[in-house]
Amino acid sequence: MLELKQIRENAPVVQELLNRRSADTYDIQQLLQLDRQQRELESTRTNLQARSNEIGKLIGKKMREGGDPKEIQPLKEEGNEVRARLAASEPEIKELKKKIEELLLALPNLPDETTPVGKNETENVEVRRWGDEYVPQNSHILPHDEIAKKLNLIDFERGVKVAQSRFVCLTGVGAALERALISFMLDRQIAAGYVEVMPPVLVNSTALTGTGQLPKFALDSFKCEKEDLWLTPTAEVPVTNLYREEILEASQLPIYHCAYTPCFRREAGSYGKDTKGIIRLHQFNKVELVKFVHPDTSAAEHEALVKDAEAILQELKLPYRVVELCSGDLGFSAAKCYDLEVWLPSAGTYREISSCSNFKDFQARRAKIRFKEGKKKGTKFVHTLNGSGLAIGRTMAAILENYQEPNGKVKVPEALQPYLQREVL
RNA sequence: GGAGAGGUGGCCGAGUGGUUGAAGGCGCAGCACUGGAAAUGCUGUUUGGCGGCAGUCAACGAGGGUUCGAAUCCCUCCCUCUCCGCCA
Repeated sequence: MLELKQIRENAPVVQELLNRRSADTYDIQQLLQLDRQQRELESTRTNLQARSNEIGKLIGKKMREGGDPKEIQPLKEEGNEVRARLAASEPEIKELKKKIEELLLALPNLPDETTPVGKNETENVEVRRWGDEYVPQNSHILPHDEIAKKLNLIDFERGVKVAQSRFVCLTGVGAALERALISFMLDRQIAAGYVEVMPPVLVNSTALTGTGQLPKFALDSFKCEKEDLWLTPTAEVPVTNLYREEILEASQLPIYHCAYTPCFRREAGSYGKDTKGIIRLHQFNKVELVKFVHPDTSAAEHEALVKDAEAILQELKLPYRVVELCSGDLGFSAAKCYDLEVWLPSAGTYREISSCSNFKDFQARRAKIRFKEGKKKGTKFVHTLNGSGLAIGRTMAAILENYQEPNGKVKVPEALQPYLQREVL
């Protein structure tokens, strides 16, 4: 959420930054108009309230002193009158506040000044590449889904049978590989200083609003019919919301968490895309990194977070590149974002395997995650960041292709061998 | 699912209509005392909106009602805890 004050005082700048997003158009004029109305009514209301309080105190005092009822009666009458005016103004103020809140929640974050300006993903900027030397020279690499079938790692048909399309069932070594990847990634990030958490994977709508999935993206998540609970689309939601409505002590920062969770997404609007394989499923596993940091350090923390995610790919010796998203491709809540894209030989392209975002105070403001600096009065919003470290299924896909031998076998990355207790799948 | 209890400041806990944003205690911070500390004493210690930074308004789970006035009375909802049942 953006700060209303900032919008009010820097309207042209805010509008210009919003325009850089280009996916949608956002007009802040209506918001500013409602804000003006609301503030005017509010100041009148405050004055009336003050008078009402005054009358109340006066009556109380007179009554305690055993005052004359005749003296009190006119005060009561004025009180009634003030009260009536107050009651009359309230619905409009409430309505305005509600509308303002709605508009505010629907506005995306402002792109960071350093985020490259661009219309869409074609204008994203490649920052660096790693691991060219690990790109397989084998020209007959089967797509990950085909090799997975051949090696009995994934049962696609039965996954669909028990759920629906875009669900799979991992089997045998396939399941073990998934589990090994989860453990490997968690262990690596725990060693780097992230504290593991295993949060609920059903989350309420307040939590989803806190991180920015609601209200705009309700159709992207699965919702329970009877409760106010949703299947979490990413561990970002439960983990970031762990500290919702809390005031932390500055000395507690930074807080680093890593979490393994299954993730559930409806993949609305992506019909026909990636229908084969395990690149785009309704349910997938992911290890997530989440940071809560002091605003002064968030840019540096962001770079460090990307490095932590990259380390997984490097240790697995998977070729990848780092892409900085341009303003037009930025997610709703992000101010700045790097995607890690892993090399998929069968497609001859890089595919997103991690997305590392700095949300600055956008989520913190929605979720009311604040901190206090010692004796200093007042609170500030923390900065939140997160990134996949990494998406497990896509990592498996990358391994199945990049580690494929001409004889059709798939080697196990060295870093994973201790976890899987084998060298070949 | 059945029965009961309860939601007040960082925590415990008082408060059942009138200077109560909230007693008291704990904790925490500052000062005093001390060679230093403990103990003790004093002072301070929620958050948000508006602001000419003097103030002022709001908030005692949430929403509504009664009243000149509600943490306190009434209604609705939510949540937590305990016991029983069921269950990984």
